[in-house]
Amino acid sequence: MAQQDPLYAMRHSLAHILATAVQHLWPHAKFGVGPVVENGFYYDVDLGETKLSEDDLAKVEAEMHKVIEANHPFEHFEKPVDEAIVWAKEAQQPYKEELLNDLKRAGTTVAKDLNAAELGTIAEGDSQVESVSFYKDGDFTDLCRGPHVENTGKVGAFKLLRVSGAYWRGNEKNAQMQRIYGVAFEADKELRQYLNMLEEAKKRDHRRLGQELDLFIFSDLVGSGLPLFTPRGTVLREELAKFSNELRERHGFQKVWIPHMTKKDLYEMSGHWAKFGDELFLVKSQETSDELVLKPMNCPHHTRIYASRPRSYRDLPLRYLETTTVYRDEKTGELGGLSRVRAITQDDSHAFVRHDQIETEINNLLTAANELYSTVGMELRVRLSYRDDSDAYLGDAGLWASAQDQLKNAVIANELNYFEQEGEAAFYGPKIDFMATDALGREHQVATVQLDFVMPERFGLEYSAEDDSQQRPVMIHCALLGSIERFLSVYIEHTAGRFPVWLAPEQIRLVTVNQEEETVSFADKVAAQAKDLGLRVTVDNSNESVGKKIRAAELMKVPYTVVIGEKEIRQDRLTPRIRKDMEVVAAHPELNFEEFFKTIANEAKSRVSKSSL
RNA sequence: GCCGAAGUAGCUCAGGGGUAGAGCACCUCCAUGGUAAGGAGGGGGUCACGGGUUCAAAUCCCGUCUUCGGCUCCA
Repeated sequence: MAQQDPLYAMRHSLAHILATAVQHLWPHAKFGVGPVVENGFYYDVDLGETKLSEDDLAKVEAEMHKVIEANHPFEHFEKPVDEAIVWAKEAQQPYKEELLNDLKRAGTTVAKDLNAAELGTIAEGDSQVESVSFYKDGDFTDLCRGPHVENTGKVGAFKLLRVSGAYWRGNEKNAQMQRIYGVAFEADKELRQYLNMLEEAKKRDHRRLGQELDLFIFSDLVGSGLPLFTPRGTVLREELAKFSNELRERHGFQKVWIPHMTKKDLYEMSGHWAKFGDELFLVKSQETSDELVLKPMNCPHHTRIYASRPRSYRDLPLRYLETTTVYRDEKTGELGGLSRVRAITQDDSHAFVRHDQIETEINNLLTAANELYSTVGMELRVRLSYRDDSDAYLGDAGLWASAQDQLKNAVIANELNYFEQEGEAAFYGPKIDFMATDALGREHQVATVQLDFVMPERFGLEYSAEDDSQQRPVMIHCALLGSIERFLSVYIEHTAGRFPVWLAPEQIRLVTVNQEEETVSFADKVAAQAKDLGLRVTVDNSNESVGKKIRAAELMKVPYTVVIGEKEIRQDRLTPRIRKDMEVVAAHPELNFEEFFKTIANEAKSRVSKSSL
């Protein structure tokens, strides 16, 4: 949000008022930073032994309201940096003192390297920082860039939402402070709308829908971050993977298969061991002295298939495709639902290409990604993820620059909406990362295309060129869904579990009006017809009222429900009940079962999201 | 891994030092039904796990596991 925005000043002022309230309640509080964030603000505080819980938020809010009612003016003034340091010492604010000292030492060059949170206290300017900015409301003075509103009464509607831990300056080696989060809007109405939106988001939470729609489970006995997929959830996984594969098979990708464990030597050679060694699962043989690891990625295995025989320039591109699970020992606190798991299924592919083939190959993959995301109805934009000048990257700097250029050219040629970011590359090469926007406007990282000159080098991959010289291929890594688990977490929330026909675990439910033999056998007979067309159909002939069975189908978000009773049996005519969210493009007044099933089968085959009934 | 919160029936949750509750789901029976809940009855829980305090622990304390909100990290 721009600093000129009136909401910005308001939220910034609220952060200040929050600090004021904390100071009133805990006079020895030490303050970190208190920036404006999306929809609100937070302040990091160090209260020594005192640990805040969510119950304390009401108390803090009440104190904030006192400050607001007092309607103090915000007095703005500046001090030279040295004087500000003296102020921080006297006020016993060590965190502010540290920031000021850093600022004095290196000016804004360093200030810009600090994350956005720190910038909240620093005046923008040229490299020489002369003075810093302060605001005072009544009895509390804070180092702060501002801007603020005129007085504490003019801050609109806010609510403190949560309190959590946060490391000082985002570094886990530093002290952990307590972060108090609030949201703020100009008026009550907007605040209420926002809180309602949060409620909506909660209803769409993929963990909740995963339970309600019977898609996946976790078991304490299996372990954290290790989801188990039910029959319904497995349909989703397989249909998605099938689509992702088809999109690449049409560009010459071939499926391969690799085992899920390997000697660690493979990763010592690839460089992954040095970088991610402590996140690998170790597997010890009880028969031999073998010490294996579960694969955390697939590229090194795939290079072994490439290297298994001499390759000619005529063989390239060589394209391997595999939807397979990798295992990463994520820190426990980072796991959550399907968004972050320890068994991660990637729709992974690796193309081994000559330099002159890079552009075409990347174009094909960008086309595939576009088709996939337009089919699932999500807006895409891409991030060009470049290296920065840290030593976290392998390989020749010249190769990096050329790779980064080629990615950018391909993205521009495909007219993709893009932005560039340094420091987001993989250690072996730059990436095109796809960000998809979901129905609630949230952006998620999904697909990725990565150019890699390093892995072929490390594994000594070669091919014989026309002039019989040995040349090095380039590897292009690609995952269109990213990880199936992560994609599902995003997609379930995007659709609120209302899957299009091609993905719906249960496409048609036949509900019998009664349990008479004639009704049930008719339902079974037409269900068999539907199954012959490859449709996923179930029959609900349970001993319940029709209303109740309709309700059950509705709750499971089944796209088509058909009630079967005397009318249907006698006339071979039906009136399907179409899930409410589905847009109907053609009205069929009278349908028989065969027409109905064929229409649905076509819908599924063409992966359309509308109902063609 | 760190800070904070939590774990009671398949699910959603109430209770809380003195032998465990509701709704839904499940099972049985009655009702044979027409597009979002028909009726009656019944089964089901070592109150996450382990240890401690106590005459007595689901309840209090400690540890472990798991989950949630964040931080950090993300090939």
